[in-house]
Amino acid sequence: MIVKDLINNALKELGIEVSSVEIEVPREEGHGDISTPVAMVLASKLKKAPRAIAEDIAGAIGNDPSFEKIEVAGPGFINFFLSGTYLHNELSAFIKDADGYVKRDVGRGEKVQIEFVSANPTGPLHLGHGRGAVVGSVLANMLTAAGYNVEKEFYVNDSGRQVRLLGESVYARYLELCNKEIKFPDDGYKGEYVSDIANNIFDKEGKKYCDIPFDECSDNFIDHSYKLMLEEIERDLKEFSVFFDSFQSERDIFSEGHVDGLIDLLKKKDLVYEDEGATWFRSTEFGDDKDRVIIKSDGQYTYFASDIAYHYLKAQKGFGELINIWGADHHGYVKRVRSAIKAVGFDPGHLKVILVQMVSLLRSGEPVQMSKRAGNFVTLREVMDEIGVDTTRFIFLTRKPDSHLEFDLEEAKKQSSENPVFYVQYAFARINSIFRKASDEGFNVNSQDDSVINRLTEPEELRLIKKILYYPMMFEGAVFAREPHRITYYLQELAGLFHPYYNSHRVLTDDRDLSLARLALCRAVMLVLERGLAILGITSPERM
RNA sequence: GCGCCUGUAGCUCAGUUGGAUAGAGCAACUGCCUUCUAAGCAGUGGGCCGGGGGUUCGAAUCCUCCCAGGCGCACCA
Repeated sequence: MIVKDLINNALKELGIEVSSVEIEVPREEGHGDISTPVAMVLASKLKKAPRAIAEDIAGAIGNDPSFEKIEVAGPGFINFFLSGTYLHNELSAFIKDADGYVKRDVGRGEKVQIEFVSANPTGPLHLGHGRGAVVGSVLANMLTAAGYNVEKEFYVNDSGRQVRLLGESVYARYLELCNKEIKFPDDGYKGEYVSDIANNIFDKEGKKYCDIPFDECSDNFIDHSYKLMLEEIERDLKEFSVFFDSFQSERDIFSEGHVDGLIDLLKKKDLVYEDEGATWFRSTEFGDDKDRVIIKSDGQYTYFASDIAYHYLKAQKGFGELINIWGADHHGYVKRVRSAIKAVGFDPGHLKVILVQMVSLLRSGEPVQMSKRAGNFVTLREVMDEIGVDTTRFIFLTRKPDSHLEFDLEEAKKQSSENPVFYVQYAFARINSIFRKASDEGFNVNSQDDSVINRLTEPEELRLIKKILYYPMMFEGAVFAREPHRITYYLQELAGLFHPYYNSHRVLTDDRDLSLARLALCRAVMLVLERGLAILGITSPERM
C-alpha cells in the first residue's frame, strides 16, 4: 500500500526505526480516508510529544498528488485525505478490469480442504445443518476467489450404529405394511420420512422381506435407506446453492484399511493400550483431557477411530490447511481430533475448526422444539420453501459463526419485503433499470471511455468511489480472518451509499458527459455487488 | 464441578484483530412518488458496551475475578 511506503520512507529519512506501521480506515469522515497512529506508538520510545512526531513525519512526507491533504489531528494521528485525481484514476482502472483490480492472490494455489455439513444420512437436513452449509460454501467461494485451491468435502457416516438404527426403523415400518405386529426400536427414528422409505421399498420389492428377520436382510434395508436419505440431502443442498467436490464414505475408510493402518501406526508408537477389554488411545499425551476408546470391549470400533483415521487420511493428502465446520455441540471433539493429528506427526496448526453456534428456531417468538429422533423438527427444505433460498442464506450470513442465532420463521417472512437481502439486491436491480433506460436513450452502457470520470465530484459520488476501491481490502481481511459475514455487511454498506445517491442525483441528465460519468460509477457499483453476491451464493436479479 | 461460546439501543445483531465523539436493521414518531423501480430516501428519539479490578498514551476489543444464558463433558454419534 502506498501510504505505508510513504510513512516508512519518511521514518527512514528521519532516522526512526519502527517494527511495523499500522494503517486504518477511520470511522469518521473528518478523520481522513486513511490514518495512522504511528506517532503515538513512538512517543514513549522517543520521549517526545506525539503531535510533534506526527508533524515531523507529515513534513517528511511532503506533497503527493494522491492526497488532497495530510494533517495531524487529535492526540497525534496522521490523517490522509485522498485527492479527486487519485480516486478518478483508480475508478478508471477498476472499470477497465474489475476482475483484475479485485484479484488478490493471497492463496497462491495452496490446497485447502473444507469439510462441512457431514450430516448423518439418517434424516433430512435441519436448519442447523443449513447454517454450517452456508458458512462452508461461502468460505469456499471466498478462498477460491482469493487464489486457493479448494476442495469441498462431505463426510458420510454410512457405517455404524446410526445408519443401522435407521435401517431397523425402516424395517419396522415395512413390517407394518406387511400387516405384522411389530415393536418399534427404542431409539428408532420416528420421522415420517422413515415410513416413506418403507413405502418405497414395499412398492419396489413387495412382501419379499415380510418373513425374513432383520439380521438376514439388514444390509438391504440399511443401504437402501441411507442412500435415499443421502440423495435427498444432496438434492436439498444443491437447491440451497451448496455444492461438494467429494463425498467421503466412512465405509471406504474402513474397507480401504485406513482404520487398521492408523491403529497399527499408533501401536508402533506405543500410544495404545488395553484396559477392561477395550483398546485405548493415549490422547492425554497430546493435550486431551482423558484417554479415548478406539475399539470397544465388544470388538466394535468407535466413531472416534474412523474419525481420526479420516483426519489422518486428509492430512496425508497435502493440504496446507484443513478446515472443519462443526456444530458447536461437537466442540468437545476438537481436542480429541487435534491430539490424534499431533500423535501421527502432523502439525495440528493446519487444522482449523470453525464451530457454528446453535440455531434456535422460533415461530412468532415461540421456540420450536427440534428432535430428530422424535421426528418433530423443521427441515431446511421447509425453510427454503417458506422463506426462500436467498433470504435464508443471507440471514445466516449476517451473524458471525460464534453468535447464537435466533431464526424466527414468521419474522423472516414478514420482513420479506424489507429484508436486508432485498436492500442489496434492489440496488443491483435499480442500476440495471437505469441501464435499460440509458440504452433506450442511446448511451453505451459498457463504455470503457474514462475521459469523463473527473465529472464525478459530488460528495456522494466520492464516497461511493472510496467504498468501491475499499472492496479488495475488505475482501482480503475477510479471507484472512475466514469470516464470510464481513462481505455481507460490506454489501449492505455499499447499497446504503448507493440508494441515497440515487435519490439525490439523477444519473441520466441533459449533460451528456456527466451522465456518462455517472453511468460508469453505477457500473462500478454493479460490478462489485455482482461479485459480492456471487461469493455469498445469492442471486443478482436484474428486475425486482 | 470442568471446558467451549455468548452478553453492545426496546428486539435481532455488527464493530475493520488496541484507536479519535460506539453503529446498522427492525420496532416508534415526522415528512418525500407527474421525474432513471417508494423492496427506496430525509429526519427524530433511543446506550453504565453484564459487573468489579488490572495492563497503557488509548479498552466494547487484551488479562483476571464474579454474574447470567446456551452447548458440551460415554466402551453415544
